[in-house]
Amino acid sequence: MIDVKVLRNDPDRVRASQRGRNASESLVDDLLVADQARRDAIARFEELRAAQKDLGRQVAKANNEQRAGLLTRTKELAELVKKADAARDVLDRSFEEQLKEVGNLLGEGVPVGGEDDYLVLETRGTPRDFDAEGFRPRDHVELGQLLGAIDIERGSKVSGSRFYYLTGVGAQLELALVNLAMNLAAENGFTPMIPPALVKSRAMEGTGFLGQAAQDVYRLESDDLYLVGTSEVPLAAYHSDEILDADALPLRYVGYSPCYRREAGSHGKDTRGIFRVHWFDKVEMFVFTSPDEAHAEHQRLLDWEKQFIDALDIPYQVQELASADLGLSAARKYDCCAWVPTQQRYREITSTSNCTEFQARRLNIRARFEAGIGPVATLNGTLCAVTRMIVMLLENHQRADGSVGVPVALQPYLGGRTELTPR
RNA sequence: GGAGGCGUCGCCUAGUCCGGUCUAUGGCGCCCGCCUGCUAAGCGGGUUGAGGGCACAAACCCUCUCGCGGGUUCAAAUCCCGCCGCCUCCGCCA
Repeated sequence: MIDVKVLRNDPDRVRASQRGRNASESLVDDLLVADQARRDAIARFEELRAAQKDLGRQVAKANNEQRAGLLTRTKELAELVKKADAARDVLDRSFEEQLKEVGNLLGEGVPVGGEDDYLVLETRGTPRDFDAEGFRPRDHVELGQLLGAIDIERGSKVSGSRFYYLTGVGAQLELALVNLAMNLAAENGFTPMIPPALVKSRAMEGTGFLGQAAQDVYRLESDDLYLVGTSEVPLAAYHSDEILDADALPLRYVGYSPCYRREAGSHGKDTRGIFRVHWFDKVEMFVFTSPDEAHAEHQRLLDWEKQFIDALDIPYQVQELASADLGLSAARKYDCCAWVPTQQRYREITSTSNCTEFQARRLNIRARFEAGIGPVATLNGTLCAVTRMIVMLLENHQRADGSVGVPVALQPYLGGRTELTPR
């Protein structure tokens, strides 16, 4: 959630940062009114409670005759305290609820607008010219079949649409990619983590996934647990309710976990293949750092993502997303979008967000800084979303005969194999 | 799933049976000061966290905080109910 002080002192800034997001501007005015009401109620309660405690002390010291007289007064007071407590509770809760609907403050210079209003920061590599090479590229579904790497038909037989099996070399490809990604991160000082993919609502809510994104989340009703859509959730919640040592920051973690997404809002979109699926595995970076360092760390996360994609020799674009695409938590977000030859366009393959103190406030993650105890900043970034990376690898490195070249960096992880060949 | 035990301010711990100066005891650690060739020891003081009074800092004050949430009561660490976590044993299981 956002800082209440910013709301009080600079409501215009809060209003501005909701533009493009789904919250209306009147929400801010309602919030200010609710905040004042809540504070008044708290003051009333505290005043009464102090009086009650004081009388209670007198009762404790009094002898039996004095006690009877004091008790009638303190009984009345107890009634008042009870009422004030209830009033305070109601106002406090409704304020918190409203506050949680407000998205994070935008980072400076973030473009305001919808999903088409992103800025292209950089283009790396060159898409292949298949016309010049004299053949028509196959899409990943076809290649996956030829190589015996992806079985979509049986995926849907067993689990339904948007499910798949990775088979044979496809399964090996996942393990190779994951190992390469985990090693790269570990070399850069990240602690490797395999986190739980089922979490309580606190973790889900704290990371901002139960707001506008709730319809995309799987929930296990009978156990009140949620399937995470990204290991960002368990990694963020890892330090919830903790006070971290400021000297130990940044804390960098890299998690490997399955990701589950209902894709409720995307019926009919990307229905072919494994580009958009209900389940995939992902290697995700997550960092806890000081608010002052967050922006610089965000650039580093983007650099690590770029290194990984570079290593796999895939052409891509770096985009800075506009406000509407930031979700609740992010103050700024960069996507790396890789070239998909059969779609003739760049598609998202990684995404890195600077959530500043937004998630840390909700999850109560603080550190002892020189200026005092305060929330840390959290950041996340994809290193390797396995299914999408497989799509990109197959399509970009394919040859006319249906074989696929293995990028040099990945070869050691595939037993030295330099190419994948049709069965 | 069954039975039992436990959860107190960084760590350990007293208090819980029998509700009231608990406004939470003591030790360790840590911080400040004194003493001191240096270090250690010793002595004195401080040390849960959050929110607010309050626009910044200090001081002071108030509320909340004894795993979490309810309840009883004028009053709850203490009594009652529910939940969570940890430990031991049993059952089941990869």
